Amino acid sequence: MDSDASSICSRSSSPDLVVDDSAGSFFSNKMFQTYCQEQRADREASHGRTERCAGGGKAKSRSELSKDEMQDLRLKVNSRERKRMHDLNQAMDGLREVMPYAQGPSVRKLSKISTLLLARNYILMLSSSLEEMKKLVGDVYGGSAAAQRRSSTHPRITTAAPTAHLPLHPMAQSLHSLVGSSTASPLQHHSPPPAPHSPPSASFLGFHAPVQGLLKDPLHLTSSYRHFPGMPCPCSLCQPLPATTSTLHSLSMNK
DNA sequence: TAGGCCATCTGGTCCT
DNA sequence: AGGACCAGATGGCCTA
Repeated sequence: MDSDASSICSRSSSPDLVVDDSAGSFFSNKMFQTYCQEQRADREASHGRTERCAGGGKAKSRSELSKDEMQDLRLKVNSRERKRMHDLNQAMDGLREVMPYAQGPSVRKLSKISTLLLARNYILMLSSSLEEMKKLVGDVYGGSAAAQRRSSTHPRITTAAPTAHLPLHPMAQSLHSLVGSSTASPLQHHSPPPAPHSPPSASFLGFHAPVQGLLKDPLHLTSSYRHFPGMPCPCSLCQPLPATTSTLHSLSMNK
């Protein structure tokens, strides 16, 4: 192990602060990555030189490679793989940044599996919300048109009633008006108070008993169930997976 | 100390 | 042939 200079760049893709023991100083993730990239570039530059010297400009088959050349090749492959994984982690960080999840230096980073599961459920929730919004818009326009027709024949019936229920935030109303009758109290939360800045609950992420242990703390949520753009909530609408995607869920999660 | 998470190495496979 | 992708193995770090 550690045939490469990997110890230098260990955990380089972690966004946490990294302690450089030798220097006794702190590197931010970006600084540390830059540092690692410079180290790598130096190393690879020297590899390139040795390859050109050793190869003499003529390509060799792998069986013809000397021990040193094989090692250089191995280092190159390792370096590429490392870079690939760093890119993957960067993409994962990018995903974390757009997730409705508390972020900050005091917040534990979402694990990869949590990030993917949360992202998936977030997308499903947004899709569901979009569908409901479409339905609501259809109802409002269709309903008001019908009401206008009615009011022309029955002037005592006004069109004010539907709009009187419209709140400050249309999405919050549209979502909770749909589930309000089926939930005991929209302001009632699950029994354990949510720990601030903690990872989302397993049930919110969409997996169940076998992997409950993956995530111990509930999602940091506001004290009400009002929906806001980009912010999921644990109400009955957000919790269940849409029926049309449950099959996908079982397929993708039961690897 | 066990378990979770992660980075890295490594060999195999597939693709260009 | 070279590179990308993948999965298994390994060891380090952190937390309960």
